[in-house]
Amino acid sequence: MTTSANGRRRPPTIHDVAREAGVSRGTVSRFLNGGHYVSPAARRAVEAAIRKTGYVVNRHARSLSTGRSDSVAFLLTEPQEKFFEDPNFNVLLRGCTERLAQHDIPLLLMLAASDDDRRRLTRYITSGHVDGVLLVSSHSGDPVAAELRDAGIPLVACGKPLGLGSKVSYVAAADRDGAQEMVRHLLAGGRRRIGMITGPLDTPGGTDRLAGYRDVLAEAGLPYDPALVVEGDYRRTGGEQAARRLLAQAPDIDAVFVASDLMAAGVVNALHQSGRSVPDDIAVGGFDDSAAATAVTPALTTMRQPYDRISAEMVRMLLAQIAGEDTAGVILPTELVVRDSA
Amino acid sequence: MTTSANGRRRPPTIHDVAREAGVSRGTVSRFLNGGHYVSPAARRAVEAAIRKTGYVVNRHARSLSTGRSDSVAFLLTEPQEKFFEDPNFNVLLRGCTERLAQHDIPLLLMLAASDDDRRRLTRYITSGHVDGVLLVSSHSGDPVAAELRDAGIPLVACGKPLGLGSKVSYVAAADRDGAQEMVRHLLAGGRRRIGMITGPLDTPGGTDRLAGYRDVLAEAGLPYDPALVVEGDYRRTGGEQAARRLLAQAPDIDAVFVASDLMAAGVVNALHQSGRSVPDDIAVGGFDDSAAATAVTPALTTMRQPYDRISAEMVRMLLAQIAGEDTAGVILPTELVVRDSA
DNA sequence: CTGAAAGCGCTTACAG
DNA sequence: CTGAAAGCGCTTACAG
Repeated sequence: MTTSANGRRRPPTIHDVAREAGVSRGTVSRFLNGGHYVSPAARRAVEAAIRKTGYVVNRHARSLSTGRSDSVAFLLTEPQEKFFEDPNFNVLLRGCTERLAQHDIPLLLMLAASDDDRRRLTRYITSGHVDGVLLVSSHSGDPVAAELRDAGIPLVACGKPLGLGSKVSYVAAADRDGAQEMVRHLLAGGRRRIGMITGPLDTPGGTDRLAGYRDVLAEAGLPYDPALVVEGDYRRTGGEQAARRLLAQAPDIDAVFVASDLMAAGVVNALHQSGRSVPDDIAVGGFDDSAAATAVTPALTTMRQPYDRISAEMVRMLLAQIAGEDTAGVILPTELVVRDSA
Repeated sequence: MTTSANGRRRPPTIHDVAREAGVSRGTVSRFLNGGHYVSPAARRAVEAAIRKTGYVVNRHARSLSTGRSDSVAFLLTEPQEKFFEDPNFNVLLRGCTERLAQHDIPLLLMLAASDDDRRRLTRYITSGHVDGVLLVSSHSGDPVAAELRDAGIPLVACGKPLGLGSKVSYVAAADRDGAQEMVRHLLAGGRRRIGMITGPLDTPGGTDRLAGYRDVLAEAGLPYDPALVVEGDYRRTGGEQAARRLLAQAPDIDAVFVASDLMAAGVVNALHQSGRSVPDDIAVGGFDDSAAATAVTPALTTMRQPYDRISAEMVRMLLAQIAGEDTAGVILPTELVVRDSA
């Protein structure tokens, strides 16, 4: 801090640094922006001056000049309870925050609960106050992805945005492969009457995991019985309700593949209440390997989604887009984690 | 969008609006900033021009000029799992986001997991890139509150920051009163051997709720038995462990007051595993009325923390501070919510 | 490698 | 009530 004429503290500017270092402001700026075309002597003088003055760049001024904001939005466009209830979300948010921190880029979390929010935030984003957007919004029919893409905003979605083809970059887990592996695991455990509780069928995780389930039934020569499949909503209570419906429709099941750990936790609850034991009477396989998997008894056998890699890829791709590169879709493998429930 | 000489789209500026409206840029700016000293005719012309051009203010330019950023940080300085696991956090974050949205102020969520993060973020904040901070960090010994206060950053904490006296504005629930009410409720239900699982005793919620528990025991003429009190960590698994310890130390308890719903959910789990029924053998009273209260069976009787009001007050006070006013501490009442567990 | 200067898009006294 | 102008703190061709 330096003290101005009126005695008020004022953060040091590039001008103070330049004066202190005995160079021009241009030289200080060049030092700040990569140090190209700065002589060793000038560099040392500027470094010392920065230390002495405690200079920190004013990002508003920089942004005004460069047209970039050096910040990124993490935009959620679903009812918020859903995200907050789901431990996956936290892991993803944290991963992205950490990766961006490595580039000294702050992450602006934006919650678009209502259509009103959505409009305000879209306007905010498209008016250039953010360099790019990490989008978490799996449902089809959500206009945000298309709007942002049309406005030319760098954008990476978590999960393939349905209905946008390959127009929007995304990072997703190998849902279908993962579902196959889980169902094969249930079969390998001797189960034959395997039910499934899916995610919402207007999401890729909803349809793809169901497809994987059907793949393996066919592979094993087992018939596909619609009474064994109930649609869920990725929520804990939704899992409970779906399990009760499933039990009513098919009381003879010996296993259930549930499309998310959070729902699976609800399923285990419902099964216990119906007097079934897990895994003895009914094996339960989850998906995610989120915190929900180990918070329930018995701990869930599940498919691990590589959220660390997902967030790392999302950030990498977004930064690449901001730098002007083209990016596409990335699919990352899942991994079977065997615990007690199946 | 207007098109510049080189054919690239460029967002309209105040200059475009002024030209379109036939007034000076100063007049447009005055219109934008409250409309004082703008004639009705000029106002109408500017409004029309803004509509026609699709003008949106460039916040970087505004901030550079005003020295304000018109954004606010929501800063978390604890291990993140804790926050994300706890539904209270989500409610608080959402409430603050919504309140700030009413003022068109975006909320920057900042997660300070490591000391390194903490330093980087403190520097970021103190260099003026944010007008104020909503701080969630209950533990004493956390240097962030003091650092920000010393730097003169507007600051409102959620919960009273221990060790800072009344130097930092905060919003808190009436922890002690709430604890008293819960313990009275347990007594009214005929319980006499009431255990307690506290929050961390270096947090105000930890010590104050314990104090309320002791108040009511004394009031009822019951002895205070240290064997009935176990310290928890506000986490679900911590609640389970604490319950097992409590059961080992005092197998004859007929009730437990647990300082958070999330811990209480773990407690119910542990009690069930030990063969106790809730509430028949042991009544369980929680605190928060968070989502955890109804996600467990039996649903928790608990003390509702008014998170909507808490977030509203935090935002109100922060904006007041930013406007140059002084604010102090605010304590909001809690409310008994009777469900099935006690 | 370096400095002088224009420019980014606003706001805000100032003079009228 | 209004316009002309300075200034916020940077970056970046440009000329040297």
